Amino acid sequence: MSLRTALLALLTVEPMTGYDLHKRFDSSVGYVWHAPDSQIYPELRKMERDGLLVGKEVPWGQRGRKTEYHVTEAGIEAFREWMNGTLEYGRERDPMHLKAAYLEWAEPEAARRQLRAHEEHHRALKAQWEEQIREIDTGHSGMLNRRLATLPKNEHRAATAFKRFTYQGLVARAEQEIEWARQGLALVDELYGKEPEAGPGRR
Amino acid sequence: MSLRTALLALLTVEPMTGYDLHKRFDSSVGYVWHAPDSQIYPELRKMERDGLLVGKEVPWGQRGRKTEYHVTEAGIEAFREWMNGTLEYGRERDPMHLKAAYLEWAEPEAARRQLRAHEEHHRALKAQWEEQIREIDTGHSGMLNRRLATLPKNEHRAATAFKRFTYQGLVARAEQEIEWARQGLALVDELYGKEPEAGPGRR
DNA sequence: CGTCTCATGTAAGGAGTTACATGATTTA
DNA sequence: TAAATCATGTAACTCCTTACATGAGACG
Repeated sequence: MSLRTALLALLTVEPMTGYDLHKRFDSSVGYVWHAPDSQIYPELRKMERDGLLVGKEVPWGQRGRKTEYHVTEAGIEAFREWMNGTLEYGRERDPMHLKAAYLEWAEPEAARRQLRAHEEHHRALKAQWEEQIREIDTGHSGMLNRRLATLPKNEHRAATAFKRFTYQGLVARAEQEIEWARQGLALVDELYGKEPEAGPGRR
Repeated sequence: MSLRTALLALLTVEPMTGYDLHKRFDSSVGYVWHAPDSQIYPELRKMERDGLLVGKEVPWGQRGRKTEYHVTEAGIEAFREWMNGTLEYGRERDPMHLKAAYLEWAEPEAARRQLRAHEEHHRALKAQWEEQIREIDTGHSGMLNRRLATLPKNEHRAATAFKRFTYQGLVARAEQEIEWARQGLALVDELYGKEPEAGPGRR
């Protein structure tokens, strides 16, 4: 039921088509919430049936049509309600930590490969988040600017601060995961001995 | 398909019934991987069909019976294969950070409530993980001891170190989330002003 | 004798993934 | 005119959650 909330969040900023949303979920926003189009379109129709959205048919080119979804009052209300509630903390499902706990089953090289992949993954995420922060700080964040355009001036500070706060938390999380992976690599070296670097020219 | 792996991981340590597994998933292990019994029993039967497990009927009391699942050679092989592969990093789905990014929609008190819940949740997790580490360090970890009993002495060091490494990473993650929540609370105070403590005797 | 733990399920539905499918429009 | 982008789906499947259901054994 949270895809619904993610869709509401994005659509409160501006009306969009399913395709627009699909693109958002595929890029920046997609690292906080992902959804494939096969889930997006049906959910939008359901939300329209439930009165949270209205779809406006817009012509596109000569023959083409597209449906732009606008949030209704009921949609705003539902979103506000979600925002004023408290999240339930569901149970975890964390393959990497499950794997880490049994890492003695893996061959040393496989363990290294996994830990390096973990580090790389979180380095890439970190770069993403830092880019978002830079954009916020320099006023180049399209997402934030569109949001600010819907708000009175006196609320700009809060909206900006919360977005920055969010990304800053994600950066800190990524840094922690990178550090953990590095400790894991050091541990593998310590337990099984250091592998020679796979550099060129060294037999 | 990862519930399967979690089940294999637990069953490589010792044979268990569905009920035993269900209990594990409900307690300590459950914070890394959770599954309800309605998922466990069918999955065990599927794994038996696939040759990864064999269920041994064991009498229980006078009339009762229970099925104890043992990992087969094929099961060991499948687990080892998973351990030697590299995880795919699926897309995220992170309600709290989604919410944080739009926190200006929430009433200040609701924002505080959510952030405090986040902090509390991770404090509880942290306590859990630290307890696991203490048990490992003092030799009182049932999970680890049962695992070590299946291993030759020279592999004890690695198995112990990886378990410790796992929990230590989880502690660090929890600490980071706690810190982030506290920064969020400070931010709410800064944006909307501090709420008076809901203590007794004031006014 | 009651309550807690042990033991094992079914049924319904929602959420999410993967693959398949189609056609119009814009741009190089 | 070919390729990229825009636009919108269906179908099949797995995964996961929630609720419902039952009965035996152990312990006090």
